[in-house]
Amino acid sequence: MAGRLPDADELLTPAEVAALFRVDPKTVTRWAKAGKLTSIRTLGGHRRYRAAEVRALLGETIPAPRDTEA
Amino acid sequence: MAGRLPDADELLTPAEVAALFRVDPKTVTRWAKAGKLTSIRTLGGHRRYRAAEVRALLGETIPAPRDTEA
DNA sequence: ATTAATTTGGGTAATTTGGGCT
DNA sequence: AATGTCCAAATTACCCAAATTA
Repeated sequence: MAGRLPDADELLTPAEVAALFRVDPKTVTRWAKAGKLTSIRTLGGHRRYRAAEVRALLGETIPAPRDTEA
Repeated sequence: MAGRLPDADELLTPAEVAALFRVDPKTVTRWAKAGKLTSIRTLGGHRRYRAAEVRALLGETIPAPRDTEA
């Protein structure tokens, strides 16, 4: 069977978020520093991200205007 | 570490899509703007494309030899 | 072949991203 | 595996010319 679905408030590691966006983990860290992505800190100082937030952002596709209009 | 995430679907970079279609990355961007191709944005504004969609389009890309001229 | 419309690529500047190293 | 910093590559958006299509 396939992998489990992430629960609403499940946390994702930087590598997981990076894989979903197809970017480098380093880039995800930049987003967190820039305040574009909410990050929770582990006691060791590493970041974790909210699965729900990430999925919401990934869902933001640019809808396609399908028209041959002038 | 947490369980594996269900890889929603693989994403491709503009350069990768461009290489597959043998066009300039800029042209792929244009397709996205025109709504011909679904695009997902990184938080920095860069585009990512769904591999499945690209593959489907490439599969359809078998243009008939339109050689109606004498 | 000529025209007209659309698509694609070249060039630039500003931002984002990735690679190497710590 | 993740962080932080430096620097090169990629991507973005813009406008305009060349190529392609009808």
